[in-house]
Amino acid sequence: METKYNMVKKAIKSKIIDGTFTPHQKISSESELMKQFDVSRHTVRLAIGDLVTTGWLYREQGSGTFCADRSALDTKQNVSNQKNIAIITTYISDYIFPSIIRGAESRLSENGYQVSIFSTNNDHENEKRILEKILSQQFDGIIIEPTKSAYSNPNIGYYLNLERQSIPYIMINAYYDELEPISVVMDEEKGGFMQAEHLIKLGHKEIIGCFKTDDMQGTKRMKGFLKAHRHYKIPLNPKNIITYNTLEKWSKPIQELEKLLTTNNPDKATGLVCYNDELAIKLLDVLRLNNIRVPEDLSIIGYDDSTLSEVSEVKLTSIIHPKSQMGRDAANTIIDLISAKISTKNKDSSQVQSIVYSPDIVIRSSTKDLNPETITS
Amino acid sequence: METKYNMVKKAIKSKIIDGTFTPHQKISSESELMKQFDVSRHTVRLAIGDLVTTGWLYREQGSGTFCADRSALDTKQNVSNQKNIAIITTYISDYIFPSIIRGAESRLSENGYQVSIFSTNNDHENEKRILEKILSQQFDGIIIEPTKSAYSNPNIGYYLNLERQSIPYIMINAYYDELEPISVVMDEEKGGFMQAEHLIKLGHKEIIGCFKTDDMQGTKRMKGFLKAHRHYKIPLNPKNIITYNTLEKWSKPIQELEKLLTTNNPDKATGLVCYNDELAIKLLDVLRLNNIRVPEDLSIIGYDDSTLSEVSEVKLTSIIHPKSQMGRDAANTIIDLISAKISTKNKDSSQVQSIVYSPDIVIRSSTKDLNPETITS
DNA sequence: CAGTTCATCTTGTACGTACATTTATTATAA
DNA sequence: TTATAATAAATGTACGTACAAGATGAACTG
Repeated sequence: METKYNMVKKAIKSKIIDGTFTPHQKISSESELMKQFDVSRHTVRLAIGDLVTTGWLYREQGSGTFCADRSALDTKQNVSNQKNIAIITTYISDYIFPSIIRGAESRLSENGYQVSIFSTNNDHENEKRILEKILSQQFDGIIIEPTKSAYSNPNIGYYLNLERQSIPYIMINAYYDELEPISVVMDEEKGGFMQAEHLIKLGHKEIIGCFKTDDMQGTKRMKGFLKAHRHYKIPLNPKNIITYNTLEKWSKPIQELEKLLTTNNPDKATGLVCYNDELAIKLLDVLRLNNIRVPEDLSIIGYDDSTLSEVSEVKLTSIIHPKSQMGRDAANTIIDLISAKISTKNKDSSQVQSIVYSPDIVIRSSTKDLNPETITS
Repeated sequence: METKYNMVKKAIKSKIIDGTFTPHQKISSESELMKQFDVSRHTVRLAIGDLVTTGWLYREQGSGTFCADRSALDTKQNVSNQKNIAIITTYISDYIFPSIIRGAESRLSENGYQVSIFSTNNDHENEKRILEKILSQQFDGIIIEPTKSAYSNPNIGYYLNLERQSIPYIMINAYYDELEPISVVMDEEKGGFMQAEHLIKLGHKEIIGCFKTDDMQGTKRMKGFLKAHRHYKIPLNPKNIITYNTLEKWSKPIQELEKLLTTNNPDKATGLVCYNDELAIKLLDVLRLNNIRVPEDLSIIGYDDSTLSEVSEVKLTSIIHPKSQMGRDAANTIIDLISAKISTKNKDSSQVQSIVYSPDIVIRSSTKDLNPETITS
């Protein structure tokens, strides 16, 4: 124990124990210590290195070496030194969710996080079960895609508990309005507006809108749909709005659309705005069976710009959804939140902000220009 | 992470994890490591020092540096009573993989397991990185979808180390032949046979086969394709076989098919067997652009019975893939293996066996009967 | 006054040297 | 053959240098 670096070590350690150095206080720099103890920098670094690995000090490049807060260390949890993130999603396999998950997973694993995935199957009971499980373990952060975001959430208590335990979480695709969480979402209302606007500008007057209304996306897209009609002063026939929920997604929209299109009324619709591409593709089938040509007889516009929009014989005009970019941004945001939490001196984590994507439209061949003066390509 | 001492650290750690260094075995001396990595002793000591403090190595002055025995350390860790399963897949978001993952996730979470997901993006380097991560933690079992299963695997050492540490693992969709692991797979050869057989029985004589050959599925499906031709004594034109790998999947098959179909040869193909639905849908596009009608001019058959097979205007005849059932069965199998391991008295875990699904065909409207005597529906 | 640049201080990485201490092997002597 | 001593080899301590990279505050600029 009579080595030089051990003497330095013991000297610093005593000053911590007797309270000369208080937690988060900066200790002398390496060059100062060199002079104080008349040793080389190598020896100082050896001593400090040992004290860092045993949890007495921590170093910050550029700033200095600081006394650690050993009371916080007593939580003793993070033995494994393993960084964990949970992703809670409604569905794992359906539609665009895999792309979102993939984007998040790639970015998180790049940053050394391990990703655990849970799916609620859009059921609040499952969501509750998952949140209980997550709260009983130690996760560093959580990315949540809300379940039935249009309805009020019965599991608010669990989310508040996350905040109490200061576990960072963010919401993607939608959010529970009551919580006002940090979120990564699209401007869905504008997206819905753009869907309708596109058809209106092409000269369509009678437009059917078909929206899922048990999540936030659907209700906001519908809101945008209505707004566009008001904005362009197009009267909107209430009959032209079809709403459905998750359970009805393979039945009600199809039936309602067939009803609308087979009755012989004078002002038959020429446009169809769909909640998403999945629905649009399904309705394309219905139209084909009813000998309605797209886009000659009916223009149809989807949402999400999913892979589905390019597999059919009629390529869908659609609203672009960031998908994997959204996943990556969600990952970045949660990583920022976690590091903001760790750097305790900077309590101001309000730097981390929500992201809202402005939608964009991709025009393919499913929408037809009705304006006589315009030259269609 | 690209610092020299980190590279040395990772290299040594890899050799511990993949079993090159066994517990209490002496590793290379510092001077040897200096030569091996062409770095200074200081750097070597930095790397080794880190590995010592994190418990991977221990040093004995005068004798050398030795691999630590982590098994003693592992036992005390499992206090958390948390059951963990890792799923390693090639892709998270593409095609049928989400369905498989979902099936496995639902069954595993029902049984109280937490699921961590890793994706290799079909790259052996990533697979290595993931296996290292998994081996340095404690997982109760692993479900693996092999990366480039048609090629020999450079990470065999890691899999053998899994066995040495008696961590149960199974493979789905394909398997590394060298390992002869417990697996949950389709009878891909029979599937390929049935694809060709279906067209042959419909009277097709000239059939193009298009197969991906960097995974086991593709090579076996092609084998079945050839077998069917031999069995039904249909001569097979070598020109009619198109092979490609993952990187070429959006280019080569399209070009080769166009070449085959645009040249005016007397025995033009009337049938097209596709590696999977994803390819079939893509090729449907190519055919449409070349004014080739399906199934009137060309019958086409896919594989996997994915959602894609029903979205296009021509509904695809396809081979049924169990997808989420495969995921569920994989989950059940790994659960069985874990409980068989726990019940130590019954060392005979040979009760748990591989599952092979016999393929089935679903006939839709993309294949046409050429037999004059048969009445087509 | 706000924003930017730059010098300076801090820790991080990497190279070199020298000698000390401990252990294992080999050679030597009883 | 056995005990001892010399030797070699391994890690441990300690010195030095140089430059990289991050953080900070002062000087500068628009």
